[in-house]
Amino acid sequence: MAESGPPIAAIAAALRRERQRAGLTLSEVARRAGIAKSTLSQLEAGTGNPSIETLWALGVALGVPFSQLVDPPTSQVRVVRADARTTFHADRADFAATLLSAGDHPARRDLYVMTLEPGSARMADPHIPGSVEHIVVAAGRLRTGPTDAPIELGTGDYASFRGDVPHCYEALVPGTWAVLMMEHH
Amino acid sequence: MAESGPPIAAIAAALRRERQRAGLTLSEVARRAGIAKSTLSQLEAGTGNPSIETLWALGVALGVPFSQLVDPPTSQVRVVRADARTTFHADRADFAATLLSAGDHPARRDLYVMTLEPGSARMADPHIPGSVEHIVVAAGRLRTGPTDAPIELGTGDYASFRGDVPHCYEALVPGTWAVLMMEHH
DNA sequence: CACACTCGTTCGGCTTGACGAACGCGCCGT
DNA sequence: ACGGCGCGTTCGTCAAGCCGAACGAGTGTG
Repeated sequence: MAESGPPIAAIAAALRRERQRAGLTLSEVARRAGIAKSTLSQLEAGTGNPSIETLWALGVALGVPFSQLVDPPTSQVRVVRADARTTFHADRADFAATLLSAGDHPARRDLYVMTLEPGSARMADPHIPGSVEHIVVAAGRLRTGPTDAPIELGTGDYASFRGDVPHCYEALVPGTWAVLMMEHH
Repeated sequence: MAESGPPIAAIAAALRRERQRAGLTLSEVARRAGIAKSTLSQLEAGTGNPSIETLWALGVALGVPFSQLVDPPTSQVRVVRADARTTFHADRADFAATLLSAGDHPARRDLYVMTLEPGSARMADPHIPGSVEHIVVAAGRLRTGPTDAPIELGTGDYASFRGDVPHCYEALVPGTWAVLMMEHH
């Protein structure tokens, strides 16, 4: 994929699209972002190369995540908010993990496939210090991450987080499964 | 996404961290990115406010998704959305690989998401001796393995093989994608 | 019709990011 | 010790981003 092209054109389009979607005027957005409207005008025209601070301010003003401005409109996966009902407990029939590959002796990394069905969240106790978990959702929707700050992932999404704090996994739709790499340092 | 302070300090830290993770020198990264090393030096020092083009070039040079550079480590969770991947190293239109996580310096392991469309097979040259590849097919069907002895994988199947011999990847149905872990010893 | 208002673009200036060159430092070989 | 080399920082210059102000276009109101 010839990605090398600077995403400025895509940013220009995204800025205008998001602004119009919010029903805001160019002047209003510039005012909220604290930048000159002339600057915003040029950016929407595709002229120029905004600085991080400028683009960040625009993202805040538009109420749009930063990454949504810089990424081409490939987006199909959406994050759906759901209630964060966390019930305690452990192994159930609606959860299964298969070890695919284990690391060499001073345990380095293990690769799993994990399948889950909607229901109560599975809570995991902290692992040894320094361990890190990497998850790619293959299908479905998964809420995972540290117990106090879980993240919702859709198909194709990736997340990594520390494994030495309490964390959880919870399927949000049937047929959810994910690839899990557990890393020990 | 937490929209507070300008993420410049976080970017500075991320740039330096990712650079030494890759075991690269400041000069080398600047050369690959096509920017002056003085610029990179100042960015890593937290002085300045890079333009989008500059930061994008650095993301490509470091092999790091763009969002990973701008997302402040608000939580310990790092997320790469399926619609927010920065893709590189693509020499064909029907193949794309995204680096999700890279190992520490004497390269240990890298985690990719790979998307393919049916067509001619993609041939991969041998990597450094001792490297091993692990693949889990998330959707579709994939023929992969050593060039002289490929195997077919269906959704959910897993395979690992040596990466230091010629090998190939070929999607058999549209919409095929897989999680790929590349391990170097 | 004139007026007041707003939207978005264009025009000088000031500020700042990006560059190349030179510098100090550490680390090899001879 | 002495050069030679590569790394990372600092300095001076130039281009470009950002800004405020002024400009034409469109609209509604007395």
